[in-house]
Amino acid sequence: MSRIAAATDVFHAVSDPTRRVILDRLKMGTAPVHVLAEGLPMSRPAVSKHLRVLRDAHLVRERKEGRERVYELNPQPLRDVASWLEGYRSFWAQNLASLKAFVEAAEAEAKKK
Amino acid sequence: MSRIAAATDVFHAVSDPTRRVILDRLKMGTAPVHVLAEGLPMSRPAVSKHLRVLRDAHLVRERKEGRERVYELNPQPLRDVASWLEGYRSFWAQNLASLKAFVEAAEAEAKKK
DNA sequence: ACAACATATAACCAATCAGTTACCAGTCAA
DNA sequence: TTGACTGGTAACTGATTGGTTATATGTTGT
Repeated sequence: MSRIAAATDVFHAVSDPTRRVILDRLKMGTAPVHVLAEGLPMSRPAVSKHLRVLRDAHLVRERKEGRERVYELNPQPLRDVASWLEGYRSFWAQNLASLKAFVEAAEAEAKKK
Repeated sequence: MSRIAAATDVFHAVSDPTRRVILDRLKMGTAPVHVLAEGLPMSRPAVSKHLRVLRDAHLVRERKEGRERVYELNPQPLRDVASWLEGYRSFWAQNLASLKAFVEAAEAEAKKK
């Protein structure tokens, strides 16, 4: 799997609200599937499929433990997202000024008409 | 639009590689649609549709300028993503230790068999 | 051995997505 | 005014998604 494909998978995995809830839950500690499914408004197989997406993106790890499968958070791939975001952080500060300039330009354009 | 829905839109908008390329390009400065489409392996209407998604997520602003529509980056909504990620930053450091523990537990489980 | 439990997967379905081409409206330049 | 340019949108299409129920496999407790 290429570096880019891997990053894409992480962005994709994280784009679903249900999957973010699952990740948030796993910050509290490991959990088996039926526990994760408890709080979610969908069937357990649906949760299983979300977990597969998260597993494919390496955002969770799975371990068989008796008849359960315990899932653990693996936040490492989120660093790809964070580092992409980093490229925008510097823009956040300057942005109010930018918005002002943008609005003024728009006004000038409107007036020209 | 609710706060949560807005955040969801941003995650969704950013999950597409093409849209990330567009945002990356806009860091260099504003650009009209045909310029943005130049470097992308798809038709101009396809780019227009991506821009609409980005606009709906308020990640870009659009201004009519003569016959062109100039797009400008608006990174503000990315802060929602950043703040969600922030909740995971503390896990990154501790994670190598966690991985070790996880592997050892898996080994113990295997041996028990 | 058997019943209940835990979970993944297959098969299916409706909705959404990302692309296409065709078309229309507005703007500019000759 | 006519023709070229810019770009949004509609209509369509095939692929993907996120859910479902049904089924199969392995585990535990009795």
